[in-house]
Amino acid sequence: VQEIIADMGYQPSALARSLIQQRSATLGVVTAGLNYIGPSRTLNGITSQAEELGYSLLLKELPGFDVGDVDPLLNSLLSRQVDGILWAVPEVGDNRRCLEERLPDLPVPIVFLTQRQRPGIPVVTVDNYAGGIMAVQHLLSRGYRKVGHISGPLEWWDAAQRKAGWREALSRAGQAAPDQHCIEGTWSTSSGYRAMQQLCVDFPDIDAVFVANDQMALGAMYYAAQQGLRVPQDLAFVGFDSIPESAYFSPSLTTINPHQNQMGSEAVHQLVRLIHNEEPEVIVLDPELIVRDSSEPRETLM
Amino acid sequence: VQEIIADMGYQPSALARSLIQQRSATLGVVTAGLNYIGPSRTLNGITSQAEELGYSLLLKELPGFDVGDVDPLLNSLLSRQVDGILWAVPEVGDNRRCLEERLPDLPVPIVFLTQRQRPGIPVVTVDNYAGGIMAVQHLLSRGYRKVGHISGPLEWWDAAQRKAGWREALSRAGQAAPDQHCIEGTWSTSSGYRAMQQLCVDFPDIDAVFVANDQMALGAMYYAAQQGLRVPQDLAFVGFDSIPESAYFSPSLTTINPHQNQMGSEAVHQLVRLIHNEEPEVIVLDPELIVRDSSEPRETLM
DNA sequence: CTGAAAGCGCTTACAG
DNA sequence: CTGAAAGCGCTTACAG
Repeated sequence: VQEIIADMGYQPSALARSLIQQRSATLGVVTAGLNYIGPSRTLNGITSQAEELGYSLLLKELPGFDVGDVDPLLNSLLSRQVDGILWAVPEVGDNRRCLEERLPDLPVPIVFLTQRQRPGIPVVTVDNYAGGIMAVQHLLSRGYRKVGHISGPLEWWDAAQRKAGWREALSRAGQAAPDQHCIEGTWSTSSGYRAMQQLCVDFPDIDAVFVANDQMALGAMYYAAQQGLRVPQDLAFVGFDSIPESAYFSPSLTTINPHQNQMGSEAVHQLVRLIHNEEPEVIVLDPELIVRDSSEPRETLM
Repeated sequence: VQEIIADMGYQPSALARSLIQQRSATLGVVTAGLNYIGPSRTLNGITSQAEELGYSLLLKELPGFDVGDVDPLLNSLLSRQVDGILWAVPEVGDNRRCLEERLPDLPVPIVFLTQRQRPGIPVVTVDNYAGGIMAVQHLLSRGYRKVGHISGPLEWWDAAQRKAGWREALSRAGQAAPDQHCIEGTWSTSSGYRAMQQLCVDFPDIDAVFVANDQMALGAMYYAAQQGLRVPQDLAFVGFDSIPESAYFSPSLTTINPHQNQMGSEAVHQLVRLIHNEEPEVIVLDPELIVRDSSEPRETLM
């Protein structure tokens, strides 16, 4: 009898099983901005880790970063009996506020990625603030003294943190970090180009720039090249994200690797722990400095 | 009574409903290589379009491109009552073979993305072959005469098609396209660098290169710059993919936009049509040439 | 140890 | 038009 069943290609309905068992071996993933490198890499880490642990993924992408009414979204996931939720939406403005009231009576665990730490809420995050400090301290240690900043959109928590890191590192070195030494970009290469143009006006004796992502750094270096500035002799650069291309920029770009991929997989682990009623751990990943030609020591260049 | 129900935050179980209705408003998506730009963009198009049409997505990422045994994968999707399946796995080697036998008795429609057209199988694809021809004809029309090629891994159908386009365009112009004028890369920037190095040895009087993606083009141009070759005076370039950064390469890169995003959304449309028992359409998207500085007309440079 | 019954939370067709 | 019953395909607890 069993053989015949197998031969017929019979497969049990996971749906009926989930209905009975009140669990589905499925995780809900809420994401936004998959066209950006960060969220896309994070999703990458999530998918491979979930696959490995035997969980299916129900994927929801928000149309933008304003979450609006989360109820339909959450209900759609919950009504499909997900065992837990990964909130992989960049924190922009106060787009997490709307979740706050649903949080207490959520029937399944939820893990937040890339977000502000808050008491009692499981978060897996990368330390953008430390990354900013790291980038600027590197430039200072290489002998640069006038370090400007091109930030991401400051509504983004990540961008604000990287900028705060820039300011903190300068302050520790006894330097001021006035607002006109920081220009806000949009993450795009073209915005980096425009920001660099502005920065040259607002901060004429600038000798180094910490740029909040590699793509803007590319645009900024493009502008520098157009102006006949030599990198790093006249202007040094440190980026952020460590996209593979940055090793082949002209010159190759010093950058910070935030390990977003790993953040995704850690978040899946964390969520599965919570599903099994284990204690949450606070997971803060350390970014890593990758030194290349765009920030060569100043002395050797003289 | 209704009010109380609403106040209690009651939500119907989509699971039970699916079980009854034999449909779930959920599409299964099988993908692989999300760290590559193409598959990632395609997924992007899929998510936004699915959201728009009111479908949820069940996402599966293969660990590699060798599909292996598809049965567990398909069963996992089918047992969750997906209404249809999107096969967004790049065609590498004969990794679609294993699907062939399951195809006839699949209880739900399936749409293939980025794949070889085959009779009777609904496919949404971008014309890589036409893109290759377009790239090389552009270089020829700009006065370049010795056009080499850096291909992607030739196991990939897309890479093989782009190379075939290169060969065809040369042949139409009455030129030979010997194999030593084409070096195979891996899609990565570093492989583009190495391929360019090799190409300079194997094809010393080369004056232009069609590179199968923008990232390898970046590596190739990096090598050219290191060798003191001027782009495009000594060596012109055309890339493929149109990543946003390519507008800011030094010099800005002429490239082909394959509209992978749109491919994803078209595929969702197609699948939904099939679910509603409408006739499949053959959808082949035309790539678009984007002209920039790396392929300026040769005459104006002399 | 095996087998029939009850129930997960819905929808649909049918009786009153 | 309203309301109780049957059933989607499973699993689990219980009787034999």
